[in-house]
Amino acid sequence: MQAEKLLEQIIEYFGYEFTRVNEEMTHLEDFSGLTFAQIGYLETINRLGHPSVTDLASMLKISKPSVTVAVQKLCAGGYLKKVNSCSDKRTWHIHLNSRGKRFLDAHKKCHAAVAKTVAGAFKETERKQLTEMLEKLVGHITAERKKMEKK
Amino acid sequence: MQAEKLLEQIIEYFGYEFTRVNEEMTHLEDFSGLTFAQIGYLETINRLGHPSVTDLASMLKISKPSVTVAVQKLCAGGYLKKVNSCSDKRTWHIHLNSRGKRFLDAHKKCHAAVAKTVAGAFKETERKQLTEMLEKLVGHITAERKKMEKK
DNA sequence: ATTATTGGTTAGTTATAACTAACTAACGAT
DNA sequence: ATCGTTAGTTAGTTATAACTAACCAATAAT
Repeated sequence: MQAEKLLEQIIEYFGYEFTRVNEEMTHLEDFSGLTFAQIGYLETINRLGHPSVTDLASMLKISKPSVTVAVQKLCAGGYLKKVNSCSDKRTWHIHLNSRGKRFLDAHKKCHAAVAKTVAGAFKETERKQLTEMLEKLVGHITAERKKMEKK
Repeated sequence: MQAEKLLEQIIEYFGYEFTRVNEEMTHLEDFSGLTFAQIGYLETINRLGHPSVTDLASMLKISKPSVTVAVQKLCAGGYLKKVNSCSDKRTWHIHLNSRGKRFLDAHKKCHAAVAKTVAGAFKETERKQLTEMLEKLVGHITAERKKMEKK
């Protein structure tokens, strides 16, 4: 089979895995209040650093009032905090709070568990080759992603 | 870096890609009525073949009335059709209709486009090695997935 | 033959999360 | 100093999609 077809299968599987892990997380004892959409907010905020409401709205392509309300709920839950900008008192920078960080850590561990299982299936002798290949793959992926985000 | 860490990044990226493609599809001219959740239904139905309402409910872990309503809407949109079982007149088998198949084809093409871009970034000389590695990866992944589905 | 069970539906309720319109406060330009 | 713009919020509305309770019809069990 060609590399493209194989990658398609990998994309499909990891997409499915991604959904499953998110689903699992929403049922987790400690974070049971969080919905699927809220997880998306936390991840985007983590990726952007300390975005403003406007930054988040344009990145997620939703209206600012929607962001305001969503952020308010996550603040109330202790996942986020808002820090007033010193250069412009109108803008607020959204930060992950301790609980938000803890959630994302736990979330990452679920992905890591999947990665470990898959990687663990390779023999020791194949490991070096696998790592080399994956390094290139990740290189191309991050380049691709940066291109996408500029749009 | 180790293989696990690299895989984590790949999972994260493809998960993101997965979300983005779904998002894009919902804004597509031809299928603009479909929501994120409905795409999930179509994919699950495609994966299961011709599931009954009960099958779908247990696979998606939602109530049967919810499935009934969701399927009704997708039938009305021409994505699905219901076929009465001949062995048990109470049960209905849910089939993809022509429009549902067309949608999933288009959806798959989006994933394929991503796969092509990533694979295209490899040099011709690296292709053989990449393909071998991916074949093993897919092998482990499908084995892993089968284990999960039995649960 | 009657009763219990199973497959699916209908009706009514609830929560989530998006939207627009209208608003306040802060900033920037003239 | 005033006016237009920008950042964010509040209020009110809407659609989606889940839920339970109650139901019908077909099947299985006794």
